[in-house]
Amino acid sequence: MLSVLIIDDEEDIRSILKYSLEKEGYQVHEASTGKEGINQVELNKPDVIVLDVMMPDMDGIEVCENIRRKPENNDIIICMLTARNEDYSQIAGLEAGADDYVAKPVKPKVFISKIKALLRRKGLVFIAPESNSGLIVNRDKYIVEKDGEVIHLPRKEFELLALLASKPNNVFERDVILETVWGKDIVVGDRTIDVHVRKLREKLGADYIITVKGIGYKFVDS
Amino acid sequence: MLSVLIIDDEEDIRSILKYSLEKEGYQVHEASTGKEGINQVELNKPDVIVLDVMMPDMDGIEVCENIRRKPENNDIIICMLTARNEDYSQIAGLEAGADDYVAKPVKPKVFISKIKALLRRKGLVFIAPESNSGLIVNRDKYIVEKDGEVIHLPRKEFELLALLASKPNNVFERDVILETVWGKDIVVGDRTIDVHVRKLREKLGADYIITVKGIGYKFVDS
DNA sequence: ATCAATGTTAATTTAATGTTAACAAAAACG
DNA sequence: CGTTTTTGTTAACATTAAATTAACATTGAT
Repeated sequence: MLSVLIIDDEEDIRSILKYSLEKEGYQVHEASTGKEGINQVELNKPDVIVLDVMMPDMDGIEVCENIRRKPENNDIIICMLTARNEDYSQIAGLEAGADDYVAKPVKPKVFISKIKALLRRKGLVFIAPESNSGLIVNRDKYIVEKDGEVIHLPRKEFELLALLASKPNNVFERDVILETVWGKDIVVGDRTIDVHVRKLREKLGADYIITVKGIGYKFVDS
Repeated sequence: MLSVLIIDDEEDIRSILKYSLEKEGYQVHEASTGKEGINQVELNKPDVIVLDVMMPDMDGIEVCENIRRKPENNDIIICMLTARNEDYSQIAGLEAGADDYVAKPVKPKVFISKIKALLRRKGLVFIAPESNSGLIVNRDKYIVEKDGEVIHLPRKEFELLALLASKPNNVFERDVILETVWGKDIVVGDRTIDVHVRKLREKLGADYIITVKGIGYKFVDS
């Protein structure tokens, strides 16, 4: 499960964001001060940090720099919360090592889609845990986690799964799969997709990928 | 059956819209204040929300943002009712997460077709014959829902149904059906269409598809 | 009542996908 | 570098689902 750390002095904002994130299946931790946030990162490295720029004890930018100082924290996604129209702090925040920023007041919908976009950019696709049992697709490592168990997948299998899982329950036509996973003008035999699907089923279990005969395949989530 | 929640302080408008929607086979709920509306969404998530921008207790935009704050409400279709020539609120409404807006005074016909268009855009075709419960034809997932029950249809049956349902009450001639579903120069026997119609009737119920002898078939809608 | 159009059924054919193993191509390794 | 291991693709065949047909029954308009 992907974890998010919210560092913000305002409890209301923490609550709203926490609620939104948890609904999406993320594990959320909170910190009300910069210092506490840094400690939390130390104790338990999160995948994503949401960080308020303006806080009483420590500037969010400082916190960001502090976290990034350690190379092992380079892969944490840091999203800054800034006041509207604060161009300076926005730029400063990004230079300090933030991946993106969201202007306050935060619209949860916007916020969530930003987080998801960042995860996508980092190559993480997250599938909600209430589904079949929760899969995490990690593009960087080309690894899939199923109930904490790590499954290593070769590239094509991984790409195929990532595509299908990107829109659960959505049927992907064979052409679309070919074009996305194999490429526009690469021609492969008829049975290639099937073989890869078979291998995925072998590794993940048969119930995840469903055949829709005459159309294509879909990843089920319910 | 698709459900619609109308949030508007004016009872007259609620009644008109409710009447129009129910005639089309939608299940309609009402709320006279923004607060009540939000509660209703909480209790019973609708498929579509019709939301007045101008209300005494809470701005429609606020209500919209509030609803959209929860990610699980992302897929609700929200249609705003705005005063004529209110460009600002129109834009604000869309930014707040509305899918479309209708200017007051509302003409039921325009209104209904807008709702239908929105559903189509979502990849949903909704049909509600008088004596039956509604059907949802979902192209993305390649399934049909009847009372929440999911019905899987093979390709030809699905395409046939989707064609007929795309224009309810419209009679499709057998040639047209053949050309659209089967293809221009594919020749099949006389009974092929009938057999597929029969299978659809078997799965959906007999009353959806009506034979127009000598011409073709139509899908009935009220 | 007649007859062309449509309904029904089950058998049959066709098309799509599943499976396997062998081979080719690429990476990883020493 | 050559060797080993992993990954990707193919081809042949098996299996299954879906589509079609053919034979016969029923319907409804004139």
